[in-house]
Amino acid sequence: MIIENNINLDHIDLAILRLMQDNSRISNVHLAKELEMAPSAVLERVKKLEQKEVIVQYTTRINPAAVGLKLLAFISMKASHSLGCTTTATELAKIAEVQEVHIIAGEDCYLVKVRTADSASLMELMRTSFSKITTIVSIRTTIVLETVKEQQQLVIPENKK
Amino acid sequence: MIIENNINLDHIDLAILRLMQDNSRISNVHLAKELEMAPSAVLERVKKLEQKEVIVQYTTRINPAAVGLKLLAFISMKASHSLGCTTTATELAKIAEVQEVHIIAGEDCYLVKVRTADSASLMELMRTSFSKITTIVSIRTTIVLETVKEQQQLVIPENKK
DNA sequence: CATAATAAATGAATATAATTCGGATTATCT
DNA sequence: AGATAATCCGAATTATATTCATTTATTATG
Repeated sequence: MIIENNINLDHIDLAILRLMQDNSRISNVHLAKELEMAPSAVLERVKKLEQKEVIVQYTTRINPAAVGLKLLAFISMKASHSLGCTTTATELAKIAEVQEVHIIAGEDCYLVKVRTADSASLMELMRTSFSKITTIVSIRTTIVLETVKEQQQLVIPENKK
Repeated sequence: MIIENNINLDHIDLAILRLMQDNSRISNVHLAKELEMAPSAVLERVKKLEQKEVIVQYTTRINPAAVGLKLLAFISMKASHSLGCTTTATELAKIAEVQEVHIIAGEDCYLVKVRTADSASLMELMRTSFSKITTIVSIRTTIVLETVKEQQQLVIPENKK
């Protein structure tokens, strides 16, 4: 079951999410101090947020250049039987170098974010992986020259209640 | 100093990064078991990866819908004095709802990823924030209808050595 | 090639933190 | 109001992080 809104999340849950979004390795006792609560109570809330899949993953952001990933590209694609059939998107999603696959409004069908070592490896990826997806009709590749900002931090709103 | 490549990272560092990328809350002892090393040695390596800024951040991925963020958009922008002056990008980067700002090759200048509650709040953001950036000449907004995949997991390569 | 210098790993001791759970408290529903 | 469920607390236990002196391995250099 997918959570559709923040109706179940009170201001304490949102505070936990804000703190953990900024630092997922924050200790439970530190969390508890920030929230002025007992560690056990905070832990229980965190577990519930995990169960409810409000928390999707604890992850480490790594400097891509540090592991040799110097190329970032956005690829717009058109696919045959574009709507209704989600197989194209599903196939794209299977590719590890593909970080994002979005179905978009407008003339193109998909917007895909890809990260590789360099342009040669992007070409390689296109030859080996994209070309196998036969429903792809056309693609337009946009190379990123420089990334000024890149983060997934959500602006977590205050709860009404 | 910015790390440019993985020349300093051996296969153990890369293994640490792979494990921590998948789960940043993995315990140090568990890491050590996986790597068949002493916890103290692993800890030292992790601290170094942090110092070297190979590890940028430990973060929690949150289901955006769970906190009421139901709209994702990509905005292509043209700016005056496009190259050379980075102020437009810097101003865009300051906006919390802006998750990504990329300088791209091609006719447009910037590609911006924005996440808001809904289309009304995107409009609001445009009126209040984007409109203040006077160097923006034109924008083209692409609304995401559905996100099939969204993750920043890097494909961490093997080291040559 | 030897050896000094540097870096990394180990293991044990200590300090912190996570986790559990019975009982108290608070919120919710009718 | 009274019952039910949810949340919270605090102490005990278990597990983990952290430190550091020593050993081992790697690297640089005469």
